[in-house]
Amino acid sequence: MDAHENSLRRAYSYEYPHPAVTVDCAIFGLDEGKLKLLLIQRDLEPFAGAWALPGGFVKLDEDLETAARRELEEETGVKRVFIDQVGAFGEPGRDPRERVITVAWWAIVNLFEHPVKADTDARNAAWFAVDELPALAFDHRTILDAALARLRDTIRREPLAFEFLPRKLTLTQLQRFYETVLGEAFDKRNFRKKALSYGILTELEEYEVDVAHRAARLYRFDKTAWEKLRKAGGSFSI
Amino acid sequence: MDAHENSLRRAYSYEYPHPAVTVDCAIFGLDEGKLKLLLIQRDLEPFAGAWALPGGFVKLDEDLETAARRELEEETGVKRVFIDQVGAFGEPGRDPRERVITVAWWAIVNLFEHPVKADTDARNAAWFAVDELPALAFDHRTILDAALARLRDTIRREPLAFEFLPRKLTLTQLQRFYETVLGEAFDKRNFRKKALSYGILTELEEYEVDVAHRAARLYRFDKTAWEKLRKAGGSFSI
DNA sequence: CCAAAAGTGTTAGAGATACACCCATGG
DNA sequence: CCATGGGTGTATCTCTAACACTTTTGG
Repeated sequence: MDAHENSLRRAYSYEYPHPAVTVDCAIFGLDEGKLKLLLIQRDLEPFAGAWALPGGFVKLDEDLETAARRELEEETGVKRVFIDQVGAFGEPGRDPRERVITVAWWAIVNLFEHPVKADTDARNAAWFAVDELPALAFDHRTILDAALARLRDTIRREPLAFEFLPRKLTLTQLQRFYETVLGEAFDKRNFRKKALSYGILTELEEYEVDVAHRAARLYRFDKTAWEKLRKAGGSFSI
Repeated sequence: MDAHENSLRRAYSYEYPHPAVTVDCAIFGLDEGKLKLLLIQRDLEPFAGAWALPGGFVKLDEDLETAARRELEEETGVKRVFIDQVGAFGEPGRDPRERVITVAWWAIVNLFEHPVKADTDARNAAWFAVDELPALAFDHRTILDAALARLRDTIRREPLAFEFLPRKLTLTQLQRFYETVLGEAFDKRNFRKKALSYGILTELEEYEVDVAHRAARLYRFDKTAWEKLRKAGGSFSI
C-alpha cells in the first residue's frame, strides 16, 4: 500500500477517534479609554483559579459561528455583535485531559451601548486591560495574541472602530481609540482630514456635554454610506 | 441555573459528543503560466467521482499543521513547503454522514523545482487551472474561495511569489505571475522599479536560454536580504 | 483669567502613475 | 529583415507628513 492509498483509506473511513471540539472567544471592548478583554475565572481543574477566554463545547447540530455567538451571549448578554474567526488551535496536550481542538473567534462588544457588568464575584468574570492581563489558562495567551493581531490588522482597513465607540462620537474619541489599540500616535489635523475624507461620518448638530472645556462636535458613523462606498470599490484605511 | 452556570458546567464537562475533525489542503502551484490547484477524485460515496481538496483525519496525537503537512506530502511528495491555515469550516451537514469539522490550509508547491506528476489515473489526482475547476465535493468550493482570497491577499504583502517560481527567474516571469493570480495588469517599467526597490532580488550574470528573442536576465530571490529587511521593520508590497 | 481640549490650512516630500522607444536575438 | 519580447527614464500627480496658533468653555 502506498502513501496515497493510505490517504484514501483514511479519507473514506470514519473509524478514526474523534477529538473534542470547543469554541473560545476573545471578546474585546473599550472601557475607560482602554482596550479590554473579557475573561472568566475557572473554578475547576485544570487551571483552577486561572483566567481563561470564555468558551465551550460545540454542539453536534450547531454551526461553529453559532456556537461562538452562543458563548458570547451567555457571557455578555449581547447579541448581533461583530464576530470573526481567528482560526483553529489544536496542539496535542493543550488540554491535559484529552485532545481538544478549539476554534477561536474574536468579537467586539460596545460597552457604551451595552454596559456588561462582568465584575461581580458571582459571575467569576471580569474585564481586563489587554496590557495588564493575568496569566491565562491553556494556550489562551497564544490564541489571544493571534486575535489581537487580527484586531489590529482589521481596524486599519475596516471601519470597525465604531463597533467600540458610542453611536455619537467625537473625532478625538476616534483618534484616541486608534492610538490606544495600535499603540501609535497620530497627528490631529491629518487624522481628522483622513477620517472625514471617506464621507462615512455624518456631522451632527450636537456637541459633547459636561466637559470642562470647549465641547466637541459629535459625529455618527453612516453605515449606509460605507456600504455604498464599499460597493463602489472604495476602501477604508487609517 | 442561569446561562452562566450552564456555560460553566459545559466548559468543565467532557461528556459532550465529539465530532470528526479533518484537515483539507488547497495546494496551489504555477504551471504553464496558470495558477493551478491539486484535486483528488473521490471513488467512494458521498460525492463519488467528484473532485475534492486533498485531506484526511487528524490523528489524536498529531498537531493540526502536522496533519496538513502529512496530507500534503502524501499527495505531492514535497516537504517543507509554505503552508498557512485558512480556518475551520464546520457547518452541520457539510458531510452527509456525520458531523465533520475541517481545518483548511493553503499551501504552495513549486512545480519548477518539484514537478508533481499528479495526472496519472492511478493516483486519481490532477492539477486544474483555478479558473477552470470542476464542481467540488462537500463545501470545498467555499473553502477554496477562502483560500484563494487568502492567497491573493498574502502575495501582495509577502514575497511568496518566489515559492511559485523557479529559483532563477526573470522579472517578466514575476510580473506575469502577479498578473495571473491577481487578474490585473501592471506597467512593465513601474513593476520592475518596484520589484527591485526592496533589494531582495540578486541580479545574476546569467540569462534565459532557448528563447526566440533577446534573452532576459535572471534574478534570484535573496531570502537573507528579505529577513534582514523584515527585521529592520521593512515591508514588501506589490 | 486660566486650564483644557477643539478646531483649522499650507507646504514639502515621497511614492504612484502614465507613457514610448530602442535593443538583442532567433528564425 | 522581421517578429518577439527585453530593457530603460522622466514628468505629473496624488497622498502623506510635518507643523502652530486661535477658539470655546467651565471653573
